[in-house]
Amino acid sequence: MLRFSKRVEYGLMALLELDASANGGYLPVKDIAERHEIPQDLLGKVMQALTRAGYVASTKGMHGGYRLVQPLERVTVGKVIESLEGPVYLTPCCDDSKSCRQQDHCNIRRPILRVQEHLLRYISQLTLAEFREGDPRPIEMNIGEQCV
Amino acid sequence: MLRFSKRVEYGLMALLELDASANGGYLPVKDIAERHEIPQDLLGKVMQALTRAGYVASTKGMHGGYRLVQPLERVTVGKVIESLEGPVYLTPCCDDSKSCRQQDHCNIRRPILRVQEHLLRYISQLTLAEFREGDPRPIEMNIGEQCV
DNA sequence: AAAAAGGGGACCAGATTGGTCCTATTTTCA
DNA sequence: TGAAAATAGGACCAATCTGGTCCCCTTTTT
Repeated sequence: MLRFSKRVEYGLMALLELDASANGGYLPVKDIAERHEIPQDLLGKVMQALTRAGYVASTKGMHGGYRLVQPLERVTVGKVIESLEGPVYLTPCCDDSKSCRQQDHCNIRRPILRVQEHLLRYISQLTLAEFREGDPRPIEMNIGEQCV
Repeated sequence: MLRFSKRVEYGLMALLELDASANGGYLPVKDIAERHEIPQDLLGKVMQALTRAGYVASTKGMHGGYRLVQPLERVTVGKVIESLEGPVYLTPCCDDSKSCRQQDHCNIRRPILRVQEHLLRYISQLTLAEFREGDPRPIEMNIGEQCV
């Protein structure tokens, strides 16, 4: 599976919404959830994680909510994924701490590691600024003639 | 989650193994499974799918098994994933047939589609030949100065 | 006839995921 | 001062996905 989880989707949506509606004030989860039809409680959890990750800040009480703490230029897709679903790796054995049955006689570990490095580099360079509506940039890297 | 499923892992391992041990003959699932400590029945299913996808061919009976039908140069990681776990998309709404609650007022659909296109292009250009042991190629695309 | 192999359906157990519920705490405001 | 609105976060649940097993069938070789 190469899918985004709902948590990640919701997180990205919320960050973009905060950016778009940012008037210096705080936007409550309720508003974001309603605008984008996201289950409110779930979005709450997501925002908590983004707070812990340092991308947004919150205040409680009336007129409370969340606000962006970093410009989207400094928020990468990779970091968002990481804060919402943990470290990214294509196979468990790519995570140093874990291993698999195949262990040594594995003929795909190294190439998969290399693919993963590519992937990681890509999503860690891709900022949410490039997700803004109307952003002209095509969100892709240069691809040589051959995929080497 | 951006993970490979076990099915995909096993499929890649088997294809590489067939390539490495190819002496024109057929290699039975049992052998591949034992060499790489893969559950035999599960690998059986995987091989069946790869057969239907046209990458390997099989014969039954004694001395039967599987053999590569296409050189690894013509087998891409993208296609292997597709044959083993269906179409690749980052979010359900990227699959035309499906939709999501957010539908219209979704602020991430387009950028995610663009990211997905990039990803698809990458894995559909990446061939298993580049997975061969000792392959010198670094398995990555050229990356410009900025991630555009 | 027996053995070895693939084809494939049925099924199951554990993990993951998406989502809800509830309570506590903080802040604002009437 | 008390109600309302908001975040913080633990507990939990239901549905789905995944990895894996089991069983039976057909084909091929010996």
